[in-house]
Amino acid sequence: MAVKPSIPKGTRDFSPTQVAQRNYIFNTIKTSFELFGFQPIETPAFENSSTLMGKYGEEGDRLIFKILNSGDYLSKVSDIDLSKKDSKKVTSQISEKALRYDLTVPFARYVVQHQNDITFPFKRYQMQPVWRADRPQKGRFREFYQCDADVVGSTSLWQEVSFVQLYDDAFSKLKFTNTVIKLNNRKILSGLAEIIGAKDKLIDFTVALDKLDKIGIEGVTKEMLSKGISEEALKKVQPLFHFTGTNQDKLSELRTMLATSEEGIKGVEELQFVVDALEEIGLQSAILKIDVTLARGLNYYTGAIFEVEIPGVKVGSVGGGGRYDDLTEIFGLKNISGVGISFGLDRIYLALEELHLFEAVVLSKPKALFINFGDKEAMYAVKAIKVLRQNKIQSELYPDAAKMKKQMMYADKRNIPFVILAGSSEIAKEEFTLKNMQSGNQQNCSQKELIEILKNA
RNA sequence: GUGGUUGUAGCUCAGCUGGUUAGAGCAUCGGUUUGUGGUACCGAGGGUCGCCGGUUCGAACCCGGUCUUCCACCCCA
Repeated sequence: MAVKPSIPKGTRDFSPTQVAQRNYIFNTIKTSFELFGFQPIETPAFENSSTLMGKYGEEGDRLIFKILNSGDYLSKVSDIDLSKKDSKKVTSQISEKALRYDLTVPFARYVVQHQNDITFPFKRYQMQPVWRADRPQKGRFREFYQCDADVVGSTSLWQEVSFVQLYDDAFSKLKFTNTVIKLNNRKILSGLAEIIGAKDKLIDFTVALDKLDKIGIEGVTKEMLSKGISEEALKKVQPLFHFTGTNQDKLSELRTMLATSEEGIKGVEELQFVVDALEEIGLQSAILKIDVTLARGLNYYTGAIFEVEIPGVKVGSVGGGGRYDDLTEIFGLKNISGVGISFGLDRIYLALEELHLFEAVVLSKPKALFINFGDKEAMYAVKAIKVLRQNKIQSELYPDAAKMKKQMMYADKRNIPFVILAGSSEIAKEEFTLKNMQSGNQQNCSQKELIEILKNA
């Protein structure tokens, strides 16, 4: 009995139309990347486990797909670990490779490994699939594409400015009209944690704060209290819960709030620089919005934090990024600051679909189908097809001398605009019968006329 | 990882409180029409009702497990 065909949870097949639509997004982002001076690289689908493990926190480690060693992999495992069912220990003994979880860590590895061949600042972009052993839900898959652009080897805040422009450029090209680019700075979050005396609880603090628009003030307060942040401390950051006004209003309020925190003030200044610059330069269609609740999950951000949302579409963020000062340090290269952004191709797809923003994507398909009346007639057709193709007209012969009805139906189903009939009577007169499938009209014409008509159709 | 939800023909779904050979539309294939498609008519093929086990005289339907779907949490693009 045939096995019912299926694909693993959280993965997808893509139809010709979907691939065309995805390529449209892909190419648009790529165009923006290159316009801003980024160059492509590619890295392997899987890395050594040691490269990936421990870079995304405990939660991340759990979500990394591990690849089983080949051969008799169990023979090397110690009996004690096996009998204890110590998954963590056993895993490290039976798996030495893992599928990449994102593109940033492999990129950091790449930079360190190829540091002698790289000219800094190094601007690269990368568009490849990543894998996470997550439970799928809306806008979340186990295999999905990330489109990353990063600069390493430059601490200039002009990079941050440029990335916001890049986001604006790409999302504008994709015809989104109200993209919100959220901006924050890790130093501000650190500063806030500092002034409430919870510096050691920075992660808990930011994770809870990040949920403000989702669970509300009450929920955030509750979560912070449960994490051991005092009520008194929370009072100091109350203004955060009612943060409104312009970006400049927010900046001045933050400046007051963080007056006693050196790091916090540094963060405000960085943010101020970026906001001021962008206000002067102007954006095409996106809206820049300071959002102090923006934390992002990744712990390695040290400066700017970005996140992009499409209002009215509930697919989560369609992009994110930030500055990481010490990412390559894990691989032994110090003092290389990096900053980068990522586009979530799959979520952008969902957003475009939901907002009906897909341009009429042109699917590659033949312009004309030759009816097959038998080998003798087919030869006449194939010779004509050769000339048509030389004239860059996509055309093909129906492979079998099947019934007319079937051949016509095939052309109709595939939306092929023209059908060409060339049987014995046409061959005798050295002409073709051209049928327009939309109007149903037919006309006889020479090969030359055929080329002209099809070229202009 | 936690909680809920879903699973019947290739696809979308019916299937009454468990009762003989499980249905429809679309799709496929054939015919009405052996040089003419999109609308018609006739016919055919296709399902051990996600999988395993249990309850029952009897299970697509009830119970348990497992996988899958979708959703929420955790976390994240």
